[in-house]
Amino acid sequence: MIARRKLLTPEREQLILQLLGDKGMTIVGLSQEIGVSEATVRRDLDSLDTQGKVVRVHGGAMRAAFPRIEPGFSQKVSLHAGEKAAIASRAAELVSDAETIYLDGGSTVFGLARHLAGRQRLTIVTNSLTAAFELMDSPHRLILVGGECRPISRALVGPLTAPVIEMLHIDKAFMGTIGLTVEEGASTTDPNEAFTKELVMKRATKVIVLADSSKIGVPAFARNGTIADIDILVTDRQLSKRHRKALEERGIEVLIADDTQHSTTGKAES
Amino acid sequence: MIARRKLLTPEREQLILQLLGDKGMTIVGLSQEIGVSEATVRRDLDSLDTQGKVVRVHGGAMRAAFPRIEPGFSQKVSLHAGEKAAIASRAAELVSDAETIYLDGGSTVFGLARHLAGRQRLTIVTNSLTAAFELMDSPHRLILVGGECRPISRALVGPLTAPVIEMLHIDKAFMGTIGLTVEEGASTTDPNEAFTKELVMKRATKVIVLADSSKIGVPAFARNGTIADIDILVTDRQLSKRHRKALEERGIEVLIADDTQHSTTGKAES
DNA sequence: AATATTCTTGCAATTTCTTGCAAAAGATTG
DNA sequence: CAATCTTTTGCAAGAAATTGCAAGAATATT
Repeated sequence: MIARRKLLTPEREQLILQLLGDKGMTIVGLSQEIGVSEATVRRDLDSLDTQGKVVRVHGGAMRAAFPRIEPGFSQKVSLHAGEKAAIASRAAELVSDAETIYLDGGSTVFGLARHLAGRQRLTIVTNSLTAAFELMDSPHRLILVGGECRPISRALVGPLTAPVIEMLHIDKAFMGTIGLTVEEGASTTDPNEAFTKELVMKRATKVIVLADSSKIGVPAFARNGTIADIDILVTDRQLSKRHRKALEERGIEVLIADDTQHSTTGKAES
Repeated sequence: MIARRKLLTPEREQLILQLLGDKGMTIVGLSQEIGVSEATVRRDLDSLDTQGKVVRVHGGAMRAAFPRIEPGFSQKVSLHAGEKAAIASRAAELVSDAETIYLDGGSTVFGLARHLAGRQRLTIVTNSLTAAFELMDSPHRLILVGGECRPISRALVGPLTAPVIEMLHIDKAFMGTIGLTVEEGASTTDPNEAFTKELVMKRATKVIVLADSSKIGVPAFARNGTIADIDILVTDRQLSKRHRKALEERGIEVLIADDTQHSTTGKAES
């Protein structure tokens, strides 16, 4: 048994999440660890299940699927900090004054927001809450697409994003991705997120995908658009020649970010 | 027991905050530590809850359920802790489980976000980036209206907000305002902001306006809706009888927030 | 198909909450 | 200084919520 003092209901639920970690546990196990009856554990798990924080299975529970597959936002920022900063910096060079650009959710694209201070009179459309907070006090015009907030990526996704996106003209869309293959195009973990991504990619004049080389050749669960929707890929120098050749044969312009000047730059924070 | 001499109410509340730390404690535990009856601890916790400093749960209390990431916002809010917190707290009582509510921009309404921890399965629609930031990691379903960000209020306003709002059904809309008169209804400074406010007020089943008494009787530049659009007004006890009577004659239910904890303190913070 | 878990449901025991009230402490007034 | 009023605190009874238990139903395992 772990807890010595009596726990309040929210504390117990928090403890359950900690005990679960990224694996699963049985009702009996949780009951013994926490020191309450199995009935109470069941009630707590049901509550956590309706909150979407765990998945209830016969005999126990496990952490919800998405958080496992997709690392949390703050983790992701620091994962390949060097490459990402370099990619964001290189992508920023593609932005001209007075353009309308779209910033997708995702940590790589987020880095781009930091590099827009030098530009003027931009109209920035985004579905990323994190980017919105960064740009909130900038001199640029900031427009958010509406929609449901997906907590893990802190992005607005789903059908509700459609009306705003369809009402706007976007010059350049900067997209993040979980996976990118020549056969399937870009893909991500969440279907709702894929829906919004695809919508933007269909409507933007130029689609620019930002992805470090670890994403290339790896498919994820939900496809968004096809490889033909992508105009430019900005990635790092680790990209294999084979992948580069295949992408360029499909008409994609591949830009390699030079990370030498960014490799030791201060760590990124959310 | 910690305290040897008798403590004044504010001292006791301070001690409770110290004892809580970042964990939770039971009423019984606090009662024994401080050396006062459980009834007194309950009263103190209720007071701290309306101030937004702790979250009350069955059996005890714990520090704010939603992890506050940036101290900047919360400080700004706690600056106006007096009437606004009491109004927000009173308004929170109007929210039931599983409802769809709308949170307008503005600091008074923002305080409401803090008090939604006890509710379950809410769908929260908002145009406030600040509120979105606060609610991002909450268990509730969060939906943002799209649109252009108005930097001063950090709210999404203008015509682009229309499609999302028109697509949703809202049970209760909690609106802030700059001015409110019986003749002109609610009004604000920015026409774009007024546009979005009016849209929400026309569509919500119940419109609840949160405004401290200094706003009542004062008109602002841009009207949004009429007095007939408002169902409930939540304000503080400073509201003059004359205004109250006039409002109630128009069919508005007037709720007075009870901010008892400020009656003894000499200086009032704005 | 038989057996063993686990789940659901209803209920009882316990704890906690609310409310009203009275005593104690503090402030105010004549 | 005494008398009165206000505020705070503690107590208690009924209401409400939480927790644990147990029996029958549902599901998994052998």
